Amino acid sequence: MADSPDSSGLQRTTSGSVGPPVVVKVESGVSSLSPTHTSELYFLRSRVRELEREKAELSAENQRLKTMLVHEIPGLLSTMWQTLGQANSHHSIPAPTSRSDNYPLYLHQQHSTNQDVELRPQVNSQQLQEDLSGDIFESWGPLGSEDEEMPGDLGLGSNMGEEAPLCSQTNMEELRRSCSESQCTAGNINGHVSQVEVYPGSGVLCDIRSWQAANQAQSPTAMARTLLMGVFDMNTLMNSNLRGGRSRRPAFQPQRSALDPHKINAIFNAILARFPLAKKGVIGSGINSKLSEIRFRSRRANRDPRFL
DNA sequence: GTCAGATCCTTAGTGAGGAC
DNA sequence: GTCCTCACTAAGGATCTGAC
Repeated sequence: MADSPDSSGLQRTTSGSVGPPVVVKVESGVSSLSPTHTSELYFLRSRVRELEREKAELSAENQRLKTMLVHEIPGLLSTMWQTLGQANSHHSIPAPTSRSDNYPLYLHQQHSTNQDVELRPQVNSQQLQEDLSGDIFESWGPLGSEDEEMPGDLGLGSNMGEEAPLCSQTNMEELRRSCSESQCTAGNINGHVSQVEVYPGSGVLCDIRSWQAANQAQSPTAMARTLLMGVFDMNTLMNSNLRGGRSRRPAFQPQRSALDPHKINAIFNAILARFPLAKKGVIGSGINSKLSEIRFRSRRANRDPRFL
C-alpha cells in the first residue's frame, strides 16, 4: 500500500499482521490538505476499511477451515476409507480365492479408487453420505468373521479376539461416532491432531503422518510397515516380533516380546478394510520383515561384532 | 536434466518349531 | 516324515535425494 505517513498526514498504528484491526488516526489538520491529498486520504481510508473487512472474512474462513481440518476431516477420511474398502469387497470383489492371482486385479482397482478420493477435499459428500447410509456398514461383520475362514491364519481371531475383538459394529451411527470422536480428541492438544485411531472402535492410536502415509500405501505390506512405525515406538519395535516367538537363529536373542496384540489387531483390521484380499500371513510376514530390518540396520549401524 | 548414492520395499530363500 | 508357519537374512528393483 502507498500509505506513507509523512506524505499524507496519515498516522497509523499497528500491532502486527495478525493482531487487532489496524487503527488509523487522521490528524486534525485535514482541512489544511490540498484537494489532491484529501481525496487520496479518503481513498486510503476506504481502502483500509475494505482491507479490514477482507481480513475479517479471511480470518473467519481460516477459522472455519481450521475447524474442519481438526475436527471433521480425519474422522471423515477414516470412515471413508473403511467404507471404500468394504464397498470394494462388497460390490466388486468376489470371495477371496486361494492364491494371489486376484491381487493384481485388486491392486488395480484399489489404485483407481485411491486416485478418486485420496486427499481430495471435493469428495462427493452426498454420494459418500448415501454410501454411509446404505447397507455397506452391514458388511463390517464379515471382516471380523473372516478369521474363521482362514485356515492356518495367525491366530488373530482366536487368540486375540477376547482382548481385541475384530470390528463387528453394525450400527452406523455408533461406528461413525466412535471413529470421529476418537480421532478428533486423540492428541487434540493446542488445536492439533497428532494421532488418529487406526481402526474405528479399536482405541489404538497412530501418528497422523504415518496414518496418512499408510492410507496412500499401494500394498498391504507397505501399509503394515507404515502403520507399524506410527503405532509403536522404536524401542518396542527393536525388541519385539509379531507373536513373541523366539528367534530361529541361535546367535540371536532367544525370546522377544510380542507386539501388543490389540494394536496389531487394529493394524490388521485397518489393512483388511482397505485390502480385503490381503493375506494375514503376508501382512504378518511383512511386519516381521520390517522388524527384522530395523534390528538388522540398528546392529549394522552400531557395528556390534556379535552380529557381524 | 542427469547421475550416484541412500533408502525403501518386496520377495526368495533358509532354518527352526509345531501340528498332523 | 511332511507340511505349514514364523523369524530372519539378503538380493534386487523402485524410489528418493542431493550434487553437479
